[in-house]
Amino acid sequence: MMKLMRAGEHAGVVHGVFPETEDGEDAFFKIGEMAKVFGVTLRTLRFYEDKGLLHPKREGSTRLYTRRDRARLKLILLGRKIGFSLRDVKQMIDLYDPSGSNAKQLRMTLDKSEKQLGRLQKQRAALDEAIDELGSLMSVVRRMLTERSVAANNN
Amino acid sequence: MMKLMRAGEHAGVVHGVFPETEDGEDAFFKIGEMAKVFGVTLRTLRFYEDKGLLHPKREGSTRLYTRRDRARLKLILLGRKIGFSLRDVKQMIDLYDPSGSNAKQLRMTLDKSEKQLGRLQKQRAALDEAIDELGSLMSVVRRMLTERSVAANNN
DNA sequence: CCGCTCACTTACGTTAACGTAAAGGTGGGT
DNA sequence: ACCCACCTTTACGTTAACGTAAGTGAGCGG
Repeated sequence: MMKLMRAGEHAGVVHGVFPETEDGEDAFFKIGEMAKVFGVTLRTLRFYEDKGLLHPKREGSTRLYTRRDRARLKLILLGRKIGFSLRDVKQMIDLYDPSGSNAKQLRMTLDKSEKQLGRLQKQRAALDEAIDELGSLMSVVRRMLTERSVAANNN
Repeated sequence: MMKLMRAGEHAGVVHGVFPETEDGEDAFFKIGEMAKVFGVTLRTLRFYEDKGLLHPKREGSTRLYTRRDRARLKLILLGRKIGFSLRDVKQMIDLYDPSGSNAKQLRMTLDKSEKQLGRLQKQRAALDEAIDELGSLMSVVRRMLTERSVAANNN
């Protein structure tokens, strides 16, 4: 039989006893849980932290990710999906100030977004071209193959 | 005054004296000419050679690119544009045999092309998604910006 | 006490396609 | 004699985002 678990150990979610800064829900994630929930590796999470994108709390040496950390990670992954570099993501996130209008941050984000949109559209055009060319290459190759086989059959 | 040029030196194009394997046209390109004509750097040409994708002749230590080399380069650049790696391009080109049906080469090319087409289409889907998400992000950010400025005006 | 799972840190390795620096040859014009 | 444009070789540097290996510790079930 299992001994009584001390507040959720080995149970996926730690319910903070008297949470001081977190609400009573599933307040803390350990790194493994984060990884599973977000579909990233432990290395990735540590890497993001090393790059200053995440700042989980520590219980001893163990990382504890709060709700805020999860929100940040969600943003980071959105940024990555959109094609921003981690450095850009960091810049934008770092400007967040809960006690202000964040106009600066928003403008920078918008600015970077416009540029990124331009890049993505360019990429799209290049990609479409590549697909077209690949398509015609394939039809040429197919033609050559059938010709050769016909020639072979006529020998 | 220029001294009489010895067979096209400093003239962009070398007309081989008694071309043995090349036709009488502009038969040889030096590396600088190749680079200009194809819009690549010298480094790139030497790199491709190093990787076994090009095999220009030599006059002493100077590289001389023949018509065939130009055709190969054209293929290489097409491959790159289509998104193939240089390794793939090399594999496909290496299978070329002027004395055969090249069925093997053609089939490999077709095979790789199909897979590459799949990858490109996947990329396209991801890119479209990214563009969409980026678009909605931008509209959100814009909304936030106008809201904030309105709030500021109402203060 | 053994072994397992999960966590930690440090630090080198990976990948592609070149860029770039350093040092040097060759022929030609002035 | 000098400089210039062009060619050569060798070989380390770049970039991003992690992967992977090595060695260690904490806690728990059996």
